Amino acid sequence: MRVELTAEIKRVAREHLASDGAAALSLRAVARELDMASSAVYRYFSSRDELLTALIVDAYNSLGEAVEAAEASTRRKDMRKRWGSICHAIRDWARANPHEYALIYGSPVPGYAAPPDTIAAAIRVPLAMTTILGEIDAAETSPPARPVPSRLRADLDALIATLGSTISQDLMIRGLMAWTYVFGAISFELFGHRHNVVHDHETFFSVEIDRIATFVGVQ
Amino acid sequence: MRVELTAEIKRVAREHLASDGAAALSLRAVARELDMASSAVYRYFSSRDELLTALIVDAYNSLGEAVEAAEASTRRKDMRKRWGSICHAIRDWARANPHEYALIYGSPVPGYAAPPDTIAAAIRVPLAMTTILGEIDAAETSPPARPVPSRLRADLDALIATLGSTISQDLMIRGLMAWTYVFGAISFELFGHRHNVVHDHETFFSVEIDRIATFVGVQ
DNA sequence: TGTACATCAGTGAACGCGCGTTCACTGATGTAC
DNA sequence: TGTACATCAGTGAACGCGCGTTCACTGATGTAC
Repeated sequence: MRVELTAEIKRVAREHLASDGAAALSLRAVARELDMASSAVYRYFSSRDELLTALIVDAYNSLGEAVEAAEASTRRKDMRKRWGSICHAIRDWARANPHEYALIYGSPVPGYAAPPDTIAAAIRVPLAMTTILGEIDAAETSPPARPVPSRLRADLDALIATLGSTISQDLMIRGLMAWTYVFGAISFELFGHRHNVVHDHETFFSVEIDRIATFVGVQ
Repeated sequence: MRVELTAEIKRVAREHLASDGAAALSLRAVARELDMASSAVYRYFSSRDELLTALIVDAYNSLGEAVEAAEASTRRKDMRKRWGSICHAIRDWARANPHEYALIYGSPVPGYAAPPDTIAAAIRVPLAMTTILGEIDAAETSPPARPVPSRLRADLDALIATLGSTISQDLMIRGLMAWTYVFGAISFELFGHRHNVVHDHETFFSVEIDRIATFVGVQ
């Protein structure tokens, strides 16, 4: 029942997140909604930051699961479809959970520092993307590599190793850029920078990720 | 002196923004620092939101000025340099004013809705970028156009008109994507998503915008 | 089967804090005659 | 030149609110003998 109430607290906290944003998330409000004393919450989370961290880890995992599920249910051979399914899964999740998206990809919550526990959860999307890059690299369908500054080589090698991949440094750069692009586009849409500029966000997103797929070298 | 004190309030508010973030910006704290009663601030801004709006407009204008100045002092004929100067100016400004950047390009402040006054200021960076696109389009150095879904055509035409340009719809898409990319990359850097992934952010950014320049068709 | 005890989830009051906004006011300055 | 008045920037107290966290406590439950 301890597990159950912990989940219940997180559920209500997520609701508050969704209506007021992370900065306004308050232990007292959550406790009030659960009809318990605010002090009782401290039996489950020793501080507001600990609750916030739990929500962040949950958000990364929820996004990661959505992406992995979408990618897994797409035909293996169709690289472009697999790439698209990942990108659309990210966007769909973000639109369904805008405040959780803002929590992990928006401006950092002031005074809050994410502990390293979040890394394993945060890496799931990049991992899914890298898997596809590995396959296109093996198929040697990539566009010609462009020079990589020597000052970046060590970081790129470390990153490739962390992701358990064997892709080239050049492709790793393109992968990082694709990752950057997808979240940049979703942030622009969700944070209002395309308001009154683009109306059919769905179609525009499809065009974007299609062009980025070509840019990366996904056939 | 009214103008002076208004500027003084904004200056102190900006400092508070820089240390605590937008959500924590408080009229009382600003008044305290200026050694005046909190109620006195209401002679200058009729609410906290009005102060926030002033800061947002100032931030957009400050960024816009920085970008325009950088672009203007680059050799006219060197398109790639001009493109680079715009992108680097954005990043330099963002790194120098991280909380102002987060204010305008981070997650929206909960409960705050930006009034339309901000549009003229917000459009300065896109305008600078579009000018360059117009010149490469006129020079016909663009890569071959790719099909544009008909559902996007009206929006693209409206946008091209708003920006006072005559570029093709295809190039407008690439321009929107470049704009998206640059802010996506800077947000990732500033919001910590490249922490421990890339260390030499400057070099990585140069590589990114160089590849995006090619993607857009800047020679 | 019955008693003594330990555990621990949850309580409720309190501490000390900060916030946005309102309102009747003071008192210096400038203006009109 | 001097008086009466209007203006209005700034005051300070108050309202009503919410917050995170602590702490001594209650009282139900489960366990050991």
